[in-house]
Amino acid sequence: MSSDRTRSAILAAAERLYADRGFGDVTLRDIVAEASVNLAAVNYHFGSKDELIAELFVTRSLATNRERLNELKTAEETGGGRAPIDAILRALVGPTLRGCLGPDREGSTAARFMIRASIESVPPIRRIKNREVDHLRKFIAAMRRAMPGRDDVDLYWGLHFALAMSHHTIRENERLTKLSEGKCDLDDVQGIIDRVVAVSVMALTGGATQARKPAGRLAARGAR
Amino acid sequence: MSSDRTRSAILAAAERLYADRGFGDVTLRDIVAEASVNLAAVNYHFGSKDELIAELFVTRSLATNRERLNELKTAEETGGGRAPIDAILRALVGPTLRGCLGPDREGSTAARFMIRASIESVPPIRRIKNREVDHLRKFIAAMRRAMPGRDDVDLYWGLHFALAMSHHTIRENERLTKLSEGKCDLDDVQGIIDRVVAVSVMALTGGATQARKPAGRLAARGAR
DNA sequence: GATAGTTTCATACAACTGTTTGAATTGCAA
DNA sequence: TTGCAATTCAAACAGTTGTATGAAACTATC
Repeated sequence: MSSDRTRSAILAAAERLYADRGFGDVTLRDIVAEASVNLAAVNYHFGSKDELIAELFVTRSLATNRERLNELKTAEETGGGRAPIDAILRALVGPTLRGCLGPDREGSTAARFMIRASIESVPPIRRIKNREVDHLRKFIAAMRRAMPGRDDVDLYWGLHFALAMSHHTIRENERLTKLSEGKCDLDDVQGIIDRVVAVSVMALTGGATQARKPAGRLAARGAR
Repeated sequence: MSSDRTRSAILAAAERLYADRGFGDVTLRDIVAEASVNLAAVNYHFGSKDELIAELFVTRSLATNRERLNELKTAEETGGGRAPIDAILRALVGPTLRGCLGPDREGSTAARFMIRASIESVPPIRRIKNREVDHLRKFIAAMRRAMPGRDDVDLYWGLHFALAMSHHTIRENERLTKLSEGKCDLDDVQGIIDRVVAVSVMALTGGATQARKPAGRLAARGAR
């Protein structure tokens, strides 16, 4: 209890440095200098560098997952145990996008850290992400309730594509800004969420009805 | 000219090791051991470790871009200078997906290397990827011809989402397999391309017609 | 076959990494 | 105040990293 100051100073300094410069070139010595604590304090309080990184990521990650499940629960209660598909998807991608994008994505350390964690894939973070599957299954279950009859495979792909658009927008937000010469407004988080959800809903309900012939007539044309 | 053997032995060994174990924990000493050449040979032939990685990535990357542009050209010629939107998207995501996925994605070194390069984001590779914007503009131009009238912002988002689904499928192919318990067939590349293209086309043509109100009625509901 | 240029090689370098150690200091309870 | 545990600290450790060096081996040209 007494040395919480050191512990949290390390956590704050590490998150800030990792957010700014990436995991690749931030050393423990950089962190302890920023936090004004002794080098050995990291191993004393966290055991190892990797465990420090893991704790940073787990904290933010759990918060996001909690938010997701809260929104899902709210949506299901509102719908009498059966949330509409767009609300489910909104609960899935909303918290992540709000957490990482938005006008203060340059200002919020947490946001920049999560973006960094999404771009660079360092072992301790990868380990944690691999446990995310169980969490996602809850959304698959909700989607199954929202769209009975729909082939599971389509649900998996729908969820996968929703996460794809969400994560890729976070990862490549700078490149999209550059490509579009600023025309795509990455500060309009609500608009982005709307877009991602709308496309995901179309992916789940639109054209591709059969599991075996996912693309229909349209996509059968074209090169090769 | 005489010592091409050493040069290409290094390239082959490096690609194989990076593909298998990632950029993080493969050292120059690992590479020269695998290639049975002297340690100094890397710096002699490539200048530095980063330049070796860059050369590996540039080679594969240029090949993919060439394929993309070829398919785009073919599609435009077939359509008399105006390729249909789905063919354009197919030219965009097809080569990448075919290059990284497919039944032999465990067998092909090049495929595994490109997957690795897509997951880990190491400085020399990031630098190259940042130059990709010019290449993408050609596809934006083609899309503009295919869908006159359509707001540029929608085109940017459409292209962005197409790349999102394509890259995320490559990056997370193992997780999707795990989540879906094998029900999503990552070996069926053509089926995946069809799905990605179909959803991208819907994103570009479906519901979201106005630039200002991208999500339409449907997405306006839901949590928050 | 001597020469000049290229390529290979063993070795050293210099810097940096996360982690450990054991002593000093602090804070709190008796 | 004494005693004990928790915390901090400076220092060193042990290992690894990419790169540089200068001599040796090779290759092709004249």
